[in-house]
Amino acid sequence: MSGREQAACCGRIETCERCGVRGLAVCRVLSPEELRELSRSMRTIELEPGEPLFHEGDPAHSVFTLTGGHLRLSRLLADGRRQVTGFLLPGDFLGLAFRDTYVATAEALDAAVLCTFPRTAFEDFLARHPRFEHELLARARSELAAAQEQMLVLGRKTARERLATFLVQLARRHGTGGRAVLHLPMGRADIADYLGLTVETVSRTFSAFRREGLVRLEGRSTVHIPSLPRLAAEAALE
Amino acid sequence: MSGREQAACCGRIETCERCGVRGLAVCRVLSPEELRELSRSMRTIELEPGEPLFHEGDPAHSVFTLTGGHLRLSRLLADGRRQVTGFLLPGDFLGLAFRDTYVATAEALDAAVLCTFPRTAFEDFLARHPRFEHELLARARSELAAAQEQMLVLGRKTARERLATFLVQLARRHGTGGRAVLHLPMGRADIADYLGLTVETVSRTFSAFRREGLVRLEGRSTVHIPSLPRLAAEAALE
DNA sequence: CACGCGCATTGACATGGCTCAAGAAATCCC
DNA sequence: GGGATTTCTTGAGCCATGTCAATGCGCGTG
Repeated sequence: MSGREQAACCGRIETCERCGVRGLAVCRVLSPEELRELSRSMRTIELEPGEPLFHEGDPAHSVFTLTGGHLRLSRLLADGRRQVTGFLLPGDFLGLAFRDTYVATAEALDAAVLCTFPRTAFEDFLARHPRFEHELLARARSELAAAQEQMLVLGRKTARERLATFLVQLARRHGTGGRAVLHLPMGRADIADYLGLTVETVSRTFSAFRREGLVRLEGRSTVHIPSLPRLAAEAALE
Repeated sequence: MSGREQAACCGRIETCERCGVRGLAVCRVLSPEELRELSRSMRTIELEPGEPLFHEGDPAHSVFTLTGGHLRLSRLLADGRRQVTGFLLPGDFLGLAFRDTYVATAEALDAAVLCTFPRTAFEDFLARHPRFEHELLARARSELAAAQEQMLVLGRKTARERLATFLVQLARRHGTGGRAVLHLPMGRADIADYLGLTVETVSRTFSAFRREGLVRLEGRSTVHIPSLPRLAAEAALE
């Protein structure tokens, strides 16, 4: 594991209580005392853009909560083909989908900040706080449902439908209304590897959406969606 | 919900204790007393081949353990495109990947037998038995890892690699050694919809494998695999 | 045991998305 | 702020897999 580690010395508890993702992250179900107990084993990590947090196959010694920035999860085949299995936003928990070793590689898309917990301490805490385990199970359920959704995207949707689905999902995750302005922290290659397409197809499809007025592109990574319903109609959302 | 329900009257507890999947299913972590408590709200259902257990979008009132036969989970797009998100074998638990409504349709592939629990009673039991919740979380983790694996298959593998991966996975799930004889409870269309292919491509790929001696087909649904490692080499398993 | 139906296989052709290649536009960095 | 670098876009041609259509075969049924 890499990244600039920081012992969360004196300011530890204040860090959690003032935490920007306090209402989003798994720890939202904890009381102040429980939070204090859990945070005793917590450290903070900062990653630079592109920096890996861990690699597929590494022994899974830690679990994480992303408090700032964005992460990319991916799996690699021997010949270099890559599948991005997910993007993490602030508040997301990282530590459900692995066994003894990490099953995917996690890398920072931009400057990212994480809380990290030794797995042993975390599981120990889990065993003593069933309500916390319940919260994790709820997240796992939600991720499973999302994973099935993604299977539908990858198995049965066209390139247009895949990109439209992706943009609509992102917009919804950001909690925006009928119109939306999205910032994409990931590049075209990441989107392609997430959607099972090539960079060229993603780019062409973006251009097609632009020509049709479904999106307006500003720079590389800002997407205006004038009508979310109209884009959703392209997404074949059942 | 359909299916022939049977109140598990007098023989209820013996049913669980003698259960063929006792060592496989989630209830393996329960003590005899806990088992008795849980089984109080249990009913048994039998399904005929092709019969649905529930449909995508139905309110999720129950959770299940499959004790005999096989199930297919699938999601449908408005125009009829279908993605099979999984096949269930005896011992599998059904009730992790949904929220208030079922996110997939579950149908019997052959004559299937299930234990069914009202969701409220089940969650109530869960709240009082953290060890049981822990077991469910472990299953959820495992399913999440499997779902990511399937994303890699659907997003990045060729038709040959997909079919080879599927057969190797099935063989491993059956716990067979270097050679294997598989019975496929699902048809070619189910396999196609699971792998994001068409029936024709699945059939052609089976035939190619047969010509190359990777498999021997006996009838429609029996597959001999003379060398699992050789088939695994075709599967691009990282 | 033969019939007929549904599922599987095979063939011929079409096409969506991939590959390879060039040029344009951001972004980085000094 | 300008040149280098990386990323993105666009174009042309191709190929793996899809589509459409015909035939074959296993299995349940009478």
